[in-house]
Amino acid sequence: MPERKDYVDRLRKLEHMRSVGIDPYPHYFHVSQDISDIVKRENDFLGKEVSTAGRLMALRYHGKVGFGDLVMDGYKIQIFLRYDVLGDKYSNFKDIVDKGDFIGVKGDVVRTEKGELSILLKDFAIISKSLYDLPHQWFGIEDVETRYRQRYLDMILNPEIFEIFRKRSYITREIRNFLNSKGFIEFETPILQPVYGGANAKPFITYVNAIERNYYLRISDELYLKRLLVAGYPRVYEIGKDFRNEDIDSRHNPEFTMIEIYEAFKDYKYMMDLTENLIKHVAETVNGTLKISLNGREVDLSKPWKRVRMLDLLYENGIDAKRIGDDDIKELLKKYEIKMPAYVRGIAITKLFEAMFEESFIEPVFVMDYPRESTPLCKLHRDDPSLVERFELYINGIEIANGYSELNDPLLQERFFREEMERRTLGDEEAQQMDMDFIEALRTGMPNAGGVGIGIDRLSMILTGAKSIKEVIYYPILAPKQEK
RNA sequence: GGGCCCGUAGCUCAGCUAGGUAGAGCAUCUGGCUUUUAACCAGGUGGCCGGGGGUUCGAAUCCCCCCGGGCCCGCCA
Repeated sequence: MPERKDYVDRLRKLEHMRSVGIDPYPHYFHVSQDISDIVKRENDFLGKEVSTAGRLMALRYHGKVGFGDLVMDGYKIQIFLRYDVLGDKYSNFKDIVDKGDFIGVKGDVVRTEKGELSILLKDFAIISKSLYDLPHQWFGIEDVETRYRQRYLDMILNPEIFEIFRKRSYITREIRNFLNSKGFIEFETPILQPVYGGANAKPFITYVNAIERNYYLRISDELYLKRLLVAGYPRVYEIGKDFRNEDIDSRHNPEFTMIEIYEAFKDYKYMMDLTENLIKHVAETVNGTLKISLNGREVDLSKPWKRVRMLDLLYENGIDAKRIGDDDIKELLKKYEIKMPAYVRGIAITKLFEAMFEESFIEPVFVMDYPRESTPLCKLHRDDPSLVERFELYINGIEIANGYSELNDPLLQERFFREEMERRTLGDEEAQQMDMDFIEALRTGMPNAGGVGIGIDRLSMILTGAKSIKEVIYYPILAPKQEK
């Protein structure tokens, strides 16, 4: 397979540089100011000499003058080359510098006749020679596969993508700031687990050589974080990757980032407040506003978020979940094309509810008080033991968060795990596993607590306006490219 | 898992319906140009038309299989 022509051309240029004593990959260049500093505080720098560096994204020669765009950290400044200033260095520049190279420049900050803030070059140095032509700047990269496989190209050429990932980093920073200021501490619990749990999902299986046993990549942090409540920490959280061996679409990536938060002596109502305040804090600090645009619709997060009981909403739409017969439920499941490996009334009602309403929750809504069987890890509802104190937060039609009053009764927990195991024997691959180590922890005593998990990728989608989860994941999973 | 669509130069795309020597713009290379910013002008290089197999005198084009990607549905309690 022949090498790309641009690569061959640049290699030749590289050899030429080396032959005249220029290192295309030197060890150091002194930067007195970042490009962003100069752009943001131009009045401080106008007329002064600076040395700065970035990737050269454009070059426009006009005989004995030239202009280029130097870019770093999402900021751009023009460089201005004059033969009458640079002398021989002018043609050196033309000989060895290409679009795409990282270069360092030294010169005075000036304005050109057209008013463009520029650095009038006195000297320059190659920092890193680029051996490929970058894709066309104006058209950018639109091929989705190239964008995901070579995300750095996507980021170089599509500034909005560069900003999405900067914002994503700010989102996790602000989550930490918010929680740390309230006395939470962050933990790192095991990713490799002998027994997986905390959610209903198919796991990834791996093998630990030293132990000669199969282990699982965690599907949730929950059962280990709760052990920290047993240990006596009142406020704990973890931000990390979970892994679920399921299908991939615009809302699901097999590895995704979750935060789980637990606070002792609280309940699910408190956790709804915490969740709402946390997301409002993040939106305001990261976006500078509580207004977001979802599906072209302006949504104001500052209004108090609605809280609805699942059964109330069903009742208002003609389904009395307390009284409806199982045959009628099965009829509705068929109508909404919901398949279940094993019919369980509470789970059926939950699925029905999601099928009927999920997509309609554009503005933030907390759905609360789920049927008992919808999760084995939640405390029974204090007023109705057929329900649990669970909530889910929906924004823009997708589930963003899931929280409970955490079950801390070891006897009930053991019973609920056994029910899950029965469901597994009936063919539900996503039923949870019995975790006796966790039961023993509960027997030792766990304070009552509120907990919530928030999908960071999905929250990032909401706050950046991304339409697919792949747009907020640096390297979304793709099949390996076949060798040609 | 089901349906629909896509893959042609470094990038963005045309050509395919109706088979007849692979095209454009940009990038790159050469030359010109002392205030441009998608710079401009002139000329040149560049492709196993995702891969394999058919049909045909002849395939980017028609047929089959495979690979990769996208969207929708299912699944994700």
